[in-house]
Amino acid sequence: MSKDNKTHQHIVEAAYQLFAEHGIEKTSLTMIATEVGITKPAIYYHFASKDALLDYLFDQLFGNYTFSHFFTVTDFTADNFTELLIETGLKLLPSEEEDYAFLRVFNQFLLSVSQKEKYRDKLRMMQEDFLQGFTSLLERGIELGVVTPDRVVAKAHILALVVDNISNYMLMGIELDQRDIWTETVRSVLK
Amino acid sequence: MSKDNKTHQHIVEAAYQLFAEHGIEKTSLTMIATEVGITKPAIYYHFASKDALLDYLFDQLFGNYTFSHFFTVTDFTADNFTELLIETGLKLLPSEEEDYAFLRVFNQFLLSVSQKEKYRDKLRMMQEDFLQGFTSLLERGIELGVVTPDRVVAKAHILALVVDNISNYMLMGIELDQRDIWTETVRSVLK
Amino acid sequence: MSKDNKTHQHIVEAAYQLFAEHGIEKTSLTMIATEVGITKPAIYYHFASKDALLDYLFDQLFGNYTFSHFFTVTDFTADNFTELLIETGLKLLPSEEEDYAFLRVFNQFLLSVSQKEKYRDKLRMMQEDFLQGFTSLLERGIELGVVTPDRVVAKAHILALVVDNISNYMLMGIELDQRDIWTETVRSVLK
Amino acid sequence: MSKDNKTHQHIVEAAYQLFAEHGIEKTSLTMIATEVGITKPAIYYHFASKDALLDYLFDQLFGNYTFSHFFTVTDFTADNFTELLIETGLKLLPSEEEDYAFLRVFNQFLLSVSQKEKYRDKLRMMQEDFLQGFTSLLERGIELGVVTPDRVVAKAHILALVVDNISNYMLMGIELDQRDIWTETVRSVLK
DNA sequence: GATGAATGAGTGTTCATTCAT
DNA sequence: AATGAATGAACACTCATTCAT
Repeated sequence: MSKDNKTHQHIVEAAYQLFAEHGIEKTSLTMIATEVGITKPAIYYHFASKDALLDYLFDQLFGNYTFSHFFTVTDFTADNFTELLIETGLKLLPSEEEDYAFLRVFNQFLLSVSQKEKYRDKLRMMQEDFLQGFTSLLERGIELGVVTPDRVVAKAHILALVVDNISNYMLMGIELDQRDIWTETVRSVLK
Repeated sequence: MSKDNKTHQHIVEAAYQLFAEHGIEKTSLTMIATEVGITKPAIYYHFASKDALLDYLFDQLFGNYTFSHFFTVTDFTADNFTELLIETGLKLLPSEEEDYAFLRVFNQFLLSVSQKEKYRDKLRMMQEDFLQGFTSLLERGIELGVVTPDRVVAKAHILALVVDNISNYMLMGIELDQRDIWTETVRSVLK
Repeated sequence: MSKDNKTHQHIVEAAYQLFAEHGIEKTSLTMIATEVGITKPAIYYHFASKDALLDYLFDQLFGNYTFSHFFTVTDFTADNFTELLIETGLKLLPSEEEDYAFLRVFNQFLLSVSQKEKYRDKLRMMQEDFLQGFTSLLERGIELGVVTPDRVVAKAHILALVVDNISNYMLMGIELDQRDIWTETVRSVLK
Repeated sequence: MSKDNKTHQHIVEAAYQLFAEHGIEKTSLTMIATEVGITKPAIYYHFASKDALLDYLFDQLFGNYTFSHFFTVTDFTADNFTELLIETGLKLLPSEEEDYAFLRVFNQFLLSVSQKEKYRDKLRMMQEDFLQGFTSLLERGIELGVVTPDRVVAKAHILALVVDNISNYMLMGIELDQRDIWTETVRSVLK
């Protein structure tokens, strides 16, 4: 298949790395081509335009960045609810350099490109998916009797906002004790 | 003083509005000059470079965006602690179009420009100021006997992360019940 | 024979249609290849270059666009001279969409490509062939006694210039009563 | 005035010459800039785009290329009608190298650019102006009693088509006795 | 204080062409 | 007989910046 193509994937990876390092706007096709070791027009053989490359990268990166990709609601029981919530949440947080690159590009899309409605909409849907996911999870907690049945939405949103923003702060180079904060957030919210 | 100069301030304001609308990278000096009603080189009379204009705008915008500008720790008493924390926190959140412009530019700096160490450092210091501010405030709460004296730092960080991220989400066009979420955050954290 | 080849002819026809529609300069090999349903390099199997394709198309199109292809001088008699001249001349004028495509490409060659001496020469020879053809025809008219034997060349050239330019005007979308004009031209010239 | 500007006019003239020599499509801004002795972006100081330059040149060139610019109908009398028609018509024909450049650019617009509706429409109107102009002139001839009052439109069109096409043929390098042809056309048509 | 004129470096994009397979 | 992959050269256009006036 053409998508298995070496150069094709090479371009995507180079773009990804350069976007993380210099930002999307400041990464030119020349830079990408140089990084891959080809000439600029060669990129056009694989992608119709810079925008098409962006689209492809966006989908490949965030295609399965969904709440349900991390949280399997049915795994949660009365016994493991708090613990599992803490542990799974931590997986959303960056720990290795690789994660930071991902977050950097994510944030690049969030801002540099969010002027474009197309991405803006997709990104908003991703964030709303997490807001809704945490709400569903807490509702399950209520069924299981481990979450008090009041202010569910506000609680869910707190969880989503905290886990998301820890990443942003760490991205800025601010050292947070992410495990501590997340654990305390879960405990506070679940009472 | 030359800084009182009308055109000088005119340029800064036009830049601010255009940055909010189109992003920093996509706002050219031509656009700014046109908006102000002068020619491009005239900007160079007032600012040595586009970067210098950025610097000036940054300082003017965020110069007093500090924790202590919003929160006067000595105003907090045992009686008003929770209420005052809630009400003051809400002032940090966007309610009018004016606030959104501010946030948009703030975020533009946060990402489009945070590749430059200079801004990155300043922005990190601002965020750390709020993290530290909330910590000090909670410590005052402990003194006042209205906050339990454990996990203070984690609690403070939750407050900072939530209030900050509500803005981000609203900026993306996600409708959150900001009062509800912030109230619940304060209540959960203060027990 | 390789020239009977289906794809070969397919390419020529696609080129012809696209030249008529978009002009020669603005028709790329990619467009032609797409239209034919092959890939760009495949064209190079059939033609050494875009220029070679142009050459081939030129010859195929205009190979028998000669005066004698339309006018058989020996068919003209004293009795039918005027009528036959009128009727045959009308066949040179565009009446169907098909004719317009031909004229459009002809004109494309006439200008877009006439910077190249090769085509310029061939096109000039075609036009001179018609000038000469009409002259011969009028000379036959003199022999037959239906044309007055003075200013033959000028008269012949008037015929050639009018019949040729009616096409150009119609190509521009100017509606002319071609039959009327041509009939009047023939009558005026033959006295 | 800024339009008196040396460079501005320099650019227009260089463009004009290069369009005549190489065609509009094949003349790049780089070529024009080189010819003028400036850099490419300098052109953008004077013209918003290549299209804007084309527009300007078009208007400057053909702005007063109208029938009434050459023919003053009221000058025509019964005594001078034929002679004046012949002499004025000859002024429409190219005699010096300068005229050829004009015609070459005219034809470039006629074809290379007539894909663009804007120019197509203007050019058509110019041609229709001449068709109508000759018709008005012949009607005056009828009033004066020097033109027979039948088939006026066809006669007028013959005049327009011939005078126009003589130019085209000479442009192709075909040597025509333009005075002879035009004289004979006028005589034939006026009977 | 500000302008007209210009520049060097760069952008994304297109094109005819090549060549190994 | 045709393709996938790539290239060099070009193109229109934009930008921050400079400088004489």
